Amino acid sequence: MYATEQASDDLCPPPLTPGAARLLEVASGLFYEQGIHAIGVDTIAEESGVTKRTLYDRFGSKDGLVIAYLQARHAQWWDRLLERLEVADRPRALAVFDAYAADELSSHRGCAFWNAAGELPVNHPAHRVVRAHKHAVRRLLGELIRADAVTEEDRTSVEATADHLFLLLEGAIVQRGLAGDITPVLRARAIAEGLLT
Amino acid sequence: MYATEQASDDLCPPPLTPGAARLLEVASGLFYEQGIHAIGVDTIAEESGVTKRTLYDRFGSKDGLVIAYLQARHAQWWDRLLERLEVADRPRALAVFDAYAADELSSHRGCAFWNAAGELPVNHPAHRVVRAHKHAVRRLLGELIRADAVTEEDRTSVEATADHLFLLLEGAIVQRGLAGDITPVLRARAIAEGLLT
DNA sequence: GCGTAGGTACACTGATCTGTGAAGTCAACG
DNA sequence: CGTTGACTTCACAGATCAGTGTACCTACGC
Repeated sequence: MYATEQASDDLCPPPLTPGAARLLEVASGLFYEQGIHAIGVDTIAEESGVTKRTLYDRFGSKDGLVIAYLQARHAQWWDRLLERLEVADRPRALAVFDAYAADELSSHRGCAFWNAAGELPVNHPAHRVVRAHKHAVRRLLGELIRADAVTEEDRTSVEATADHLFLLLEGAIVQRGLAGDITPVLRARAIAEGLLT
Repeated sequence: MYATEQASDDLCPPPLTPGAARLLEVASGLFYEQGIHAIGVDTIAEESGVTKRTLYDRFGSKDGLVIAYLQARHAQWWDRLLERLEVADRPRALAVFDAYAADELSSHRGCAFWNAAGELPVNHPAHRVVRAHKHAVRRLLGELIRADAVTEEDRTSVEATADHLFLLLEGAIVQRGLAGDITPVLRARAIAEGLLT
């Protein structure tokens, strides 16, 4: 089947203690909402009802927490996407667009992965997670298109179609962040639907 | 003609004194390369060979400098784009893709506007500049497609085509940042070419 | 000659940043 | 009973953050 198993360690979060779980949840909200550099470790610890010492004992550094934040974001998103695909009509590639359209949480501040990549230096380990996440989405798109292809012609153009849909999807995601609503995603979905039928 | 005149004050930089010009140039490089929050005003002033006092006398605040940075980026980019369009083959919408492909400077750290929007709070004035910039590009695409349309059918689907190309373009721009090279832009251009002929 | 604009020099504020050290609490487990 | 793991308390380090106050310099236009 398609990529249910994780592509690499870059996307696998470690198991968490209760305090660590709270830290991660709070940090995820604050990082996404305000930006990573804009939030200090003191704030995260305080809002979590946990001491800064615990933060450093669990995650080693702020960077460690950032990595965990992105990994968790991917895992959560990926799980919901796979659930959706289980019950999706063909062509299932459209369900990926639907998933982004249904993700109300991310509509007002855009894509957590793009935001992180944009504000962190290129050699920051978080970049690996972002790359792995985007690669997983692109790969899934290709696999879905291939599996749901009906005509022989469809089967020969799988990769080109996947590239096209992926560009549309990514364009829609960033525009959604600026527009503040999901209309770009719906527009991209409509175009994608036209391409697949 | 198309939008040679600026859409609004959001994109118009003020005239600059020599010191201010140096500050802006240095700040632009550092903001883009490292991120806005990651760079302090002390660093900017020092690298510019200018005192911090001058920075605050000219730009009022760090936020003021950030605004000027994005406005300057837009102005510079827009000028080069218009130059390119003067000598471009039809359909000229493809020249917009070419402009992004030729912009080597932005290939390793993505789009300055997306990066800024991603790390700044939603109510930050810089968001207005980003929105105005993206809106200008989308509008230009529409005007070029309309002006270069050949068949009657083309003319009826101008806005839909412009939306499609804009999504492809934006998708390509963000992917270029992560990939570190311009192949996503070339791919988007090829797809766009197919759509326009 | 006088004002003004652009700039220098530099000390200084008060807040905030990431990260550490040392000692102590508490519950679960063997 | 003893150990281990999760967590607390709290002080503290050393740097960096944006931004200000004061005084002085210089070149140019009127």
